Amino acid sequence: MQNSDFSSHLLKWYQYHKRPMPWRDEPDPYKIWISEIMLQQTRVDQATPYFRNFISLFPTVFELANADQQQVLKAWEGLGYYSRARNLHAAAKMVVQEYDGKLPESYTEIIKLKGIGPYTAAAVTSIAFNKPNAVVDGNVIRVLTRYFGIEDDTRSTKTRNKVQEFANKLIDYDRPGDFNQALMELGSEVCTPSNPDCENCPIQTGCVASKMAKTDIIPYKSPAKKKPHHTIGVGIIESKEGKLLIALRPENAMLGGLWEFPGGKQKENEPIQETVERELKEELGVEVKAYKELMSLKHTYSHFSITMHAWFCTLLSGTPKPRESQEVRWVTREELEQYPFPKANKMLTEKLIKEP
DNA sequence: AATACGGGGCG
DNA sequence: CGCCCAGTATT
Repeated sequence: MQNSDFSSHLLKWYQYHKRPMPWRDEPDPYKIWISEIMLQQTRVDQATPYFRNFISLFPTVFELANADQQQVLKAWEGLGYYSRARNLHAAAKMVVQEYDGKLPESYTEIIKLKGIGPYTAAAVTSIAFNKPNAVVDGNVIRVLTRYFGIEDDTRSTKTRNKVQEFANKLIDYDRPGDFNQALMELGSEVCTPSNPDCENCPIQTGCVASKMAKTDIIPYKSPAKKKPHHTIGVGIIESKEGKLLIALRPENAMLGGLWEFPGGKQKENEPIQETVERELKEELGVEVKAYKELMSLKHTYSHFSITMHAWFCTLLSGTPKPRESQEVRWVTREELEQYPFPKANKMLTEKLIKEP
């Protein structure tokens, strides 16, 4: 099968099977950019409502550049990998200041922007500017390792580079954006991780894995190491006026720029109430008494999991200081909705608002 | 080359 | 409950 056959079969299939997406068939490079950042490690269905809301709040790079970081993070709340939002915001300021509000059109320029790596640089320049740069994402890795019968560990950089070389050779120079999107669409709709639909695949005739019945062992991925589990205690301090204390996480930490109820890890053989009281002393410099549990919950982050116990606390002495956070603030239950919280803390705020 | 970095959906 | 997802930045 020639490259031109690969491309023509793929593009023909794409013409009939491409899913409508709110950023598709839009000539606006800004929207392509936003969509590609949101789609990093994120499914189309999950990103779509966020994309619509984000564009309505920040229709162009100028509104985004002029926005407060808190507004941007609120629009990202629940989507995860929050450094994407912080980097996107910083990059938008850069585009306005250094590029007159216009996204650079070359791979080597655009990849200098924060949050834009090899994948996104290729995606945006090919889709928005018709540049022949091949994308390599999880879908492309799966499709091409199967197609060419590459059995190497897809976790390694070497394998990823090998796939990139194949993609570079295959890319359609007339329609690079469609080619890239078609290959990814094929990966998510036909060449799926389990039970691929080879019978309806436009490039089945040339596919090694399909021919050799190896779609179940390609792509090969070395086992992931398992995530550690921690037990966390957090405190909800309520003032006499009924306000609750929340803290702003450090800028470059995990969940940076989001708010939370302060707390931390339980020590060996430590009662959970003591955990809460000790952590609030360390983080805020105050003496508190944890007197009643609000709720407990389990949550999984990217690289560890937690059981969180949230306790109502009485402030015994001291004034809360932001020792391990950027800022602390007293807010009403209603005001909680205005602040960006990560998922586990969002569970707490929702319960606090629903059941005061 | 290895690790940190969210959250949701699916078998 | 483990795996996967339109990856990037940092070390």
